[in-house]
Amino acid sequence: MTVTMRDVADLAQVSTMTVSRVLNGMPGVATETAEAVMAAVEATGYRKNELARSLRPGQRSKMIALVIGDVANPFYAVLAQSVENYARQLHYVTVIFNTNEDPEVERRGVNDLLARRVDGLLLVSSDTDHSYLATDIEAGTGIVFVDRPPVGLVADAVVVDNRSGVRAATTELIRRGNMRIGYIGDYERLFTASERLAGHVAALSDGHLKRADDLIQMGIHTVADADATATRWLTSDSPPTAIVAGNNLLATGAANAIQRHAPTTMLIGFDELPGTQVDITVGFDVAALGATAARMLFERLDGTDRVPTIEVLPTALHVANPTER
Amino acid sequence: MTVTMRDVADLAQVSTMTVSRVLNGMPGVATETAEAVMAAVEATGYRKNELARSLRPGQRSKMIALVIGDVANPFYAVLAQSVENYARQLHYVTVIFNTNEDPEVERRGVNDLLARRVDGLLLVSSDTDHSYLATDIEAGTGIVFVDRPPVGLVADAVVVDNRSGVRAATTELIRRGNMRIGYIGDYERLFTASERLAGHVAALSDGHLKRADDLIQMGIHTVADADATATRWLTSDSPPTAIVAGNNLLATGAANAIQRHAPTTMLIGFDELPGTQVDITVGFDVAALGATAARMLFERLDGTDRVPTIEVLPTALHVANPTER
DNA sequence: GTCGGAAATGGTATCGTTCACATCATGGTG
DNA sequence: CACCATGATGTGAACGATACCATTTCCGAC
Repeated sequence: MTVTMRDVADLAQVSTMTVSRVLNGMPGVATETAEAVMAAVEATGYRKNELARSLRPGQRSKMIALVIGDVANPFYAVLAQSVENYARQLHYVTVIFNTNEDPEVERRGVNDLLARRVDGLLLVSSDTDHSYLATDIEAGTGIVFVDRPPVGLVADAVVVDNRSGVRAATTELIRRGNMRIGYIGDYERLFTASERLAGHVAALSDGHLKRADDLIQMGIHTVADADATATRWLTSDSPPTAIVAGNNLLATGAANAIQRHAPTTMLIGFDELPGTQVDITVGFDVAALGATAARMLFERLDGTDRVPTIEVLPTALHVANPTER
Repeated sequence: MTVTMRDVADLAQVSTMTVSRVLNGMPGVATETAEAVMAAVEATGYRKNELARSLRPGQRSKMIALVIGDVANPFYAVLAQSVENYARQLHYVTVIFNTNEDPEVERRGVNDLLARRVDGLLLVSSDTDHSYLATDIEAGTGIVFVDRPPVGLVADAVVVDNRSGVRAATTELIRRGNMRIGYIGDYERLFTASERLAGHVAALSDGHLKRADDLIQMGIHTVADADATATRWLTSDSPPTAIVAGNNLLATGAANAIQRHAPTTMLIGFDELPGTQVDITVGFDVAALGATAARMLFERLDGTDRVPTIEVLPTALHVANPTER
């Protein structure tokens, strides 16, 4: 049914070895023999079986995988794009695997990808334990954690300076005179979520404001829930004058609530989402995050013997152009 | 270096066959033997090699690929999400491959994916000839074209009713009294672009308006270029009173130009992009597009002998809520 | 006590490719 | 004219997992 190298070899009246040589551009094949082989390839519609090739010892599959939470979120989309571009230039194929931020789906997916012998794995993990990957790192699979560092495992990672970013943002809010500041954050098990909260709390402390637990809501993961939380606050007796949203989706939800209930409330978002109007953004270079992670991965695959490192990328406050509101 | 089934078998004092049986949950293994095997798997850190498995004849790789133009475009992101969800439920892994709408990158990528023996391919193709895929369809690889039909090849496809959608939109503009309507479209080699233009031209004809070639600009592919085109029109002596944008990115560019130069100009977009303000959208169900394509693919893999079909999904005009502007 | 048969397990070939090595032809050189 | 270097090609054995078939074990039934 499927055309194999054997079929090509038979048609071209040579051995499979010669076909292999021609296909891989190896020296030591007469020009006319090579032509005959190419003709046979053409005639049979032969297509190389990369699976069989990868099976041989020491062979790379030339495939890396990027495990993310949700392609439909621009953060992940841009990340995927930058990783892919980097990998493509090295003639690697990038597999993107979606987990919906579900640790169980992630675990299954990662196992499956490793079973397919991807050469490397870039992981934006929702899981709370990564010790199961130790043997794979041992075996030479390149694994780099992106945006969230590994837990229970020593491995390469690239993250952004979440804590400082939010700390600066909340500090700026306080400087502008806000005394009641709401904070909406994601699942606290996520590194990014807990770090950002820590930054917020640190800024409150810096500014000698009391941490008001009724104005801190963690565990929010959707636009709708963020909207609901902000709505609850804004329609209460003592509404906050500013809200900090822990990620781009939460900012969108909060922005909707603010627009409906209290348009003058200040809003700070972490990362951006086109169409969401915030006053200040804690910005960072998502493409650089992806590129850095890819670079670390390929360095590792190239056999660097560097000790596992966590690189931290900076954040910067972007004050929205006032005319845009 | 890598742990193989042999290692597990040796440790558990059984044959590789028994290990295989345990791992695949096949009957005919004593409980304690199975436990010993599992313990050995645990101890060695063994991981199944899916490549070797897929090599055996008649085996599926349980991997499908989705080839798209740009993950960072929400249209593709939502498409990817719906395909992935569908595939995951059938225990298939989805590979997403990005082409940047470059036919050459696409060709290389598709060849590579087929070399990896993906079971199926969902293709949003930028290429203008797909005859090279004939042998693969023959060989049993499932191939479904998404959003753009195949050229020079008979194969399954799902597209949306581009022509009717734009025709209805432009007709609505004419009904509202617009006499000068600009049209900005993508590369004309793309099926979607030429179909949508045809819909626009048909509506002009329906409305007894002369087709003004100075108000039709094809070959625009970026936000910036769409902005430039719209700006040129809007700052000219006889600006259009309405603009139709051929896709979501072009609508964004046109919206920016309109906001700067002539805020009362009506704007119609095909598909949506969060944050872009249009008056009317030619909408369609992107998730349904992906799900339908996935369904067709898996039907094909299940051995359906149906003749290749092109399914057409409907579009609908969505008039934006006026209060949002 | 022996036999049949079911359950558990192992041996071996095989998938498509590549690697190390063997072989073969060719022709130039002493 | 014999020899060997060189280049072109073929041979056979892997890689890791699985399918088929063979073998072993063990227990109940006659």
